[in-house]
Amino acid sequence: MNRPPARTLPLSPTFSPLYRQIKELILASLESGEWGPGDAIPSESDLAQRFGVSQGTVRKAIDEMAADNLLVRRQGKGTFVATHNDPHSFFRFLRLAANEGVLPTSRSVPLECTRARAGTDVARILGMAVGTPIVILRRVLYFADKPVVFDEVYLPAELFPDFSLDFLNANDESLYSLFESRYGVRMIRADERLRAVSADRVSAAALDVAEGSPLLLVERVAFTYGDKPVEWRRGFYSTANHHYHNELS
Amino acid sequence: MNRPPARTLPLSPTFSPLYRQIKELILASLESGEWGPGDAIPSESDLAQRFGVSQGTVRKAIDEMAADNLLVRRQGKGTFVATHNDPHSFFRFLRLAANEGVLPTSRSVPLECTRARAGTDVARILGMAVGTPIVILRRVLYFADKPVVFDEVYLPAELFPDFSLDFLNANDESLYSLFESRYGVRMIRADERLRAVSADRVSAAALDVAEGSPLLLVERVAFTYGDKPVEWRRGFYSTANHHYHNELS
DNA sequence: CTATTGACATCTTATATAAGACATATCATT
DNA sequence: AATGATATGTCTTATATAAGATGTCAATAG
Repeated sequence: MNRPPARTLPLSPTFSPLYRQIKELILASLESGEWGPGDAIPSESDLAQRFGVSQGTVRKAIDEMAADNLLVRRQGKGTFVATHNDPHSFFRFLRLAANEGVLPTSRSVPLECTRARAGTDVARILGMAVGTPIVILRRVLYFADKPVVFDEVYLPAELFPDFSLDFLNANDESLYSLFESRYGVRMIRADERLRAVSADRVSAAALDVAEGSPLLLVERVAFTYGDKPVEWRRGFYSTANHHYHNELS
Repeated sequence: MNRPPARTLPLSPTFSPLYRQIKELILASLESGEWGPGDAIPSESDLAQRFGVSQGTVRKAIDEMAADNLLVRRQGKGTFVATHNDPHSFFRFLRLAANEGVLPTSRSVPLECTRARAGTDVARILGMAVGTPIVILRRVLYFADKPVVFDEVYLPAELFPDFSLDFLNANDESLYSLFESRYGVRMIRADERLRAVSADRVSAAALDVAEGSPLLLVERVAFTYGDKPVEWRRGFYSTANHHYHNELS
C-alpha cells in the first residue's frame, strides 16, 4: 500500500491536523480576494496539487467550510464562494417568521443615515478607539406593507465610505449583499442577544405601535474574516404577527 | 485495486446514498434502545462488518450523527450515545446568558404539577387528539437566587406516568435528563419561537417583576426520535440582567 | 439552410472502499 | 509506579465508480 510521505508532526501545543491547515490556506485565499463571492474555486484535485496533499484531504477541508457556509458545493459544477447576493442565502441572518403562513416579500425603507463618532459602547463592540468615525443607519423593514423591524445599524466609517441614503435608495439588494458587492466586506458570522424591552418614542413611531408596548430587541454583532467585528445592529422587532424562529439541536 | 461489490442502485426518486442508509440503521438501533444514553456503540469496524459495508462508510454515517448531536466521539475511547445527563450537554437547549460575567449555577423550583386534557392548541402542537390526558408543570429557574425564567411545560401524560412535584423535588437533574433516565424519552431537537410580551399577573408574580413589564416569551416544541413532538413549553424570560444568546453562521 | 435532437467526451463533485501511521485510553503485568 | 500489549478512534492517502453539468458535433427534421 502507498505509504504517506514522512511528515513532521509538531505534536506541540499548536498541533493541528493537515486538513485544518489546508482549511486555513483556503481561508487565506478567500480573505485575500483571490476568489471573489460567487466565483468557483479550483477543483479539489487542483487544490490538492497546489497544496501538495491528497484530494481527500482537500475534500475534508472544503466539507468543513461548506458546513460553515463559507463555500457552497454544487455537484457537477464545482465549489463556489458563498455570497449574500445569492437569493438562496439572501436572508441567511434573518430569523424572522410569520406567525401563520409564509413570510411575504419584504421592503426596506431607509430613514436616515448619519455620521458620528464612536462612543464607549460602539468602540468596545467594534474593537475601535473611542471617537473613531462611524456611520449610523436607521431603517424599517416592512412585510405586507406593515412595519415589523426597526433597525439601527452602526458601521465603521473607514470601511464604508460614501455610505448614504441616496446610495441605499438606489439599491434594493439586501444590506449584506450591498456591503459585499460595494465595499468588499463579507459578513460570515454573527452573534445575537435577544431581550424584551418597552417601545420608546422613536421605535414606537417607526413600528406604528403604542409607546411602552413590548418589543423584541435583537442586538447583533456581525463579523467578517478573522472574527473581526464590522457591524453592530440593534433591531426592534414587533412580534404581534411575527416571531423570531430558532432551531435547536 | 479493490472493486466495490456489485450493488443495486435504485436511482429511483427514493434513492439515498449508502452511508445515509447506514445512518438510518444506526438511528433505528438508537430508537429501539439497543444502545442506551451514555453507552458506547460498537466500533466502526464492528458496525461495518455488521452492515456489510466498509468502515469508511460507517464513519461518514457516524460523522453526520455526531454533527447532529446524536452521538459523541471520544478519541481513543469510542463513540457514545449522547445524553442529557452529561454535564457537557446539560444545558444544550438553554440559550440563556448573563449580560455580564458567566451564568451562575441555576436552581429549579417546581411550583405546581397538574393533570389536564389537551385543548386545541396543545393537541395540534403535540399531534394528539383533543382531550388526550396531559401533564402541566410550572416552575421557576433561579440564577444567583433571582428568578429569571418562568416555565409552563405541557407533556403527554401517557409518556410520563407518575410525574409529580414530589418526584421533581427528589431529583435535581435537568428536566430533559430526568425525562431520559426515568421515562426513556430523549429530546433530540427543538423548535423555538420568540416574542416580546407583557407580563401577566401570574408570570409577573413568579418572576418578581411589575405586571405589564416586557418579558421574552420562548415557545418551544421539543422532538424525540422520528420527529415526534413530545413537549410544549412556554418560557417567560426576565431579560433585565440576562439575554437569549444565539450564534448565526 | 436552420433548428433541434442525440451521442459523446469531458469537466466536476459524490460515493465507496481499503490501508497505513498514529494518538489515546484501558488494563494487565512487572 | 512504570511498562507494555491491546483496542479504538483519528488522520491521511489512494483508487475506483457514479452521477450531474456542459460543450461539441454530426445526424436529422422541418
